[in-house]
Amino acid sequence: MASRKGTQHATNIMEALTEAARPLSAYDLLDRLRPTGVAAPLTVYRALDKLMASGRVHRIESLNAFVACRHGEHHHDHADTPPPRAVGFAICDGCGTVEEFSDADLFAHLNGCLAAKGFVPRSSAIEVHGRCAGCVRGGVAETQP
Amino acid sequence: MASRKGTQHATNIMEALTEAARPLSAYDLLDRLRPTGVAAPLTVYRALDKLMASGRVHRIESLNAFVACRHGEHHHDHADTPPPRAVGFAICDGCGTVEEFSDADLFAHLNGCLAAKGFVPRSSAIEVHGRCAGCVRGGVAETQP
DNA sequence: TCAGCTATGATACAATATAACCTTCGTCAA
DNA sequence: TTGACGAAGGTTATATTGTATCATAGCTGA
Ligand SMILES: [Zn+2]
Ligand SMILES: [Zn+2]
Ligand SMILES: [Zn+2]
Ligand SMILES: [Zn+2]
Repeated sequence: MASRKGTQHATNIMEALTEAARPLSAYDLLDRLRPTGVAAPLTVYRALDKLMASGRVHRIESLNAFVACRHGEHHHDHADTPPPRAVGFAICDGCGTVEEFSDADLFAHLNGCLAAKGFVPRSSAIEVHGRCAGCVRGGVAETQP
Repeated sequence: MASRKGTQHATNIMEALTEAARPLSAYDLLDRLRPTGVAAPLTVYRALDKLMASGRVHRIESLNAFVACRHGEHHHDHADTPPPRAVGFAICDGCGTVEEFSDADLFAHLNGCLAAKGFVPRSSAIEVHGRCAGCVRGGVAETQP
């Protein structure tokens, strides 16, 4: 069956991302999916596109990498109603972990700033690099970009 | 003098970015600097690194491209005091223009969200894609990624 | 059945970014 | 003066990330 493979790829990608618990690049994912028969980058990118459209995966622009959504609130099973992605990421440059957060006030404020210019937002990326609480306490130096 | 070339490259890059009035990729810049003798990507990236360190250029992560700062407030001539880069970008997917904005309340709020987790921020990227006022009025379709 | 549509796969390629190495030039002390 | 030293810049090659293109397979509806 044609569409069965696609959903299987998506499932495998979700598993890899969830297990990694940190951002993985498309090529990291390709390497992990190779044993399941995936050979081409495009296969990974196509599956990621669908997962992002349904809100189960987020792209971290500043890392060119992808994380599984930890949130669950903005998931949609119907692809015709894309999620707003009103969400931000705190990226630790010490240990590489990414924490997803969502703050209604923050996004209301952001939308206010944009509305004042007449700008109509469609998707936003809020990515803060720094050090997580654990790395600050432990004095871990920056090992990630 | 050794450093004269470097500053000349930086000056040329600033001119190209300012004139373009929209984001340019490193390779766009390389093409424009070729007549001045620049032949390698690394030259462009090194000059961009310095310009970003002094706050005169910002990188748009979601486009892998660079814009001249339109702001001026966070410039530093002394490279030992890097700017905070508390700044966001409204990126029009219709006409490709990027508008830089900075809102103290917004960043205070963001810092509050992060402080609640014990996260210590270092640099932030706020990039909103959508349509600028002009494109909304004109009904311009999305031609940019 | 059969033309049209979509999903997938395979190959090649484009675009973005960095590594490794070397030359040059300024600096400064012997 | 001069030679060691280090920072800056150039050259080449390569790594990483992302697409274009075309062929095929399988569904769908007339
Ligand atoms: Zn999420
Ligand atoms: Zn950490
Ligand atoms: Zn600026
Ligand atoms: Zn516009």
